[in-house]
Amino acid sequence: MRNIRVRFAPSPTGALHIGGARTALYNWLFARQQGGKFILRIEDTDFRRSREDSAQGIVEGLSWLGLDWDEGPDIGGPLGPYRQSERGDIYSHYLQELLDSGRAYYCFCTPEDLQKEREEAAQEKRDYKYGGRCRALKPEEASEMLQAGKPAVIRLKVPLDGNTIVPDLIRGDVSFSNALFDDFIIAKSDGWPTYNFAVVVDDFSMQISHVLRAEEHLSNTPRQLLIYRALGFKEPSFAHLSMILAPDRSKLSKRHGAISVQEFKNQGYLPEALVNYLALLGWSTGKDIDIWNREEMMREFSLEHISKSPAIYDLEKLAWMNGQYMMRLDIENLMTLLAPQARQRGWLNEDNSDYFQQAVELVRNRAKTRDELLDALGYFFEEVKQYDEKGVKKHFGQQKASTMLSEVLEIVSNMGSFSAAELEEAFRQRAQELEIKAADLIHPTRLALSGRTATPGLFELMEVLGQEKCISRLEKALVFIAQLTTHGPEGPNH
RNA sequence: GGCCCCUUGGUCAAGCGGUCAAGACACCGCCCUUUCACGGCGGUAACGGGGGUUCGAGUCCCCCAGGGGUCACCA
Repeated sequence: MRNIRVRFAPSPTGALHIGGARTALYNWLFARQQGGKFILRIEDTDFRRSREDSAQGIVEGLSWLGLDWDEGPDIGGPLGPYRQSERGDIYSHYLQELLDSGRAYYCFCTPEDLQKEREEAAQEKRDYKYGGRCRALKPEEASEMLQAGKPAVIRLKVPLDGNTIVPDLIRGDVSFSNALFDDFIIAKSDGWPTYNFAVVVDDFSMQISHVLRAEEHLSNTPRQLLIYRALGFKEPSFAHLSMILAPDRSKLSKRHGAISVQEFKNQGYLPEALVNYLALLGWSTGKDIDIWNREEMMREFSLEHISKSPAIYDLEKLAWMNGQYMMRLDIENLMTLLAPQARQRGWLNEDNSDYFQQAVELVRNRAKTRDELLDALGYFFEEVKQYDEKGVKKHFGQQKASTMLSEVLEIVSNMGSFSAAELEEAFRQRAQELEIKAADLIHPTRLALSGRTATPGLFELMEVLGQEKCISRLEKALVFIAQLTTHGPEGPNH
């Protein structure tokens, strides 16, 4: 069995988006499972579009997801360089080989010439194909024009008939008629190769065994195969992954919200969750399990179970999955996840990490994302500025609300120690004495202490909050209710 | 427009000639319960359409429709 070598080869024109991330992930899983190598290569032959910092973004995205590579521009490797912009000599070498063997030729047609041909074709409702004018040029003529300094591109001589079959591991044999292709350009007039030529040379010289890439490349593959054959290169295996589509079934783009892994990172998603979600978007094991860790995925991964049809991503499911991972996270890592924002908001400092941690433990399994969790934490660190509107109507609106809170205030003020268990006992006992339901005391108290109607268990919450805060917030709520009766149902909130 | 790929519930997706067509997210009930989540139980919901092949088709073949991709001196 030959050595498995796969690559992820992004162009550095933007951030790492989830489609690219999934492609990288599948390559990574395949390499790791097979004991092969995962190679990162930057495709930056288009200098007008390439930007240094966006390659950086991709590298960071992959690292954050935990997809490590064995060879790449930053760490080198035996078959480098791993940046196309540094591989000019290699391309020139093979370009020359093709020229020498007569399988490629210089073309001096100007972009204007071609544009004209295109327009003519359009007028006659013909599909445009390069006419092949320069294909007939004699070598002497060509070198003369070259001498004269005329700009030239290099075109591949493609077979006029026959078929080119792409053996695809996911889709089976896909056949294309060669008559469809014209003598396409393999080197631009600046001397740099076009994409199709560069990938072929790179994949061959980096000894890539499997090209696992997005479906958008399928239509290009026959052209690449033609180049492999012209060069006499051994061909790798191909597998084309279906695309990830936006919820409206269109191609993913910025207008669809968060699509780069950087954005998910910034929103506080966990990399494990994103990896797990992406893995299952287009691949399945056939088993009824949704949560897979890296090792399990690695073990189970198989090209045969990759889906052929495009997948629409669903943020709800990602959020659910993130919640699953949040629940499994140990408290130290959870604290680390929360710390930056918490510090920024002044919720976490040198002396209150115990308090912070207690609050986190209470709310943690009520939130699916970091931001949700942060949101659920507010009243532990800030005074209650507003009471939930519906809650006010329901729990503060009635005449007895003051009475209830006064009772609670009395209980709370007289507590010796302030544990959840004791508080609960005191509440229930008092409720019994008053011949009311404990809930009648609990609901207004929750609203008074948190401003909300949905919180963790009230008694745990009180224990963490502490007696002092409980008393002051109860008093404040009593004042609020008093104002409510003076100001009418709208209340001082408005 | 030419060429290529794809088509099972709203979404992911199992299925690889014979199943009452799994499961998960979401949604809706119920249970647990001081609220909310978690958890448990149950429910609504799918083979794009039409022809074949076959005793039998979601599974095989053909046509149509729809969606996507690609046709650059971009990658």
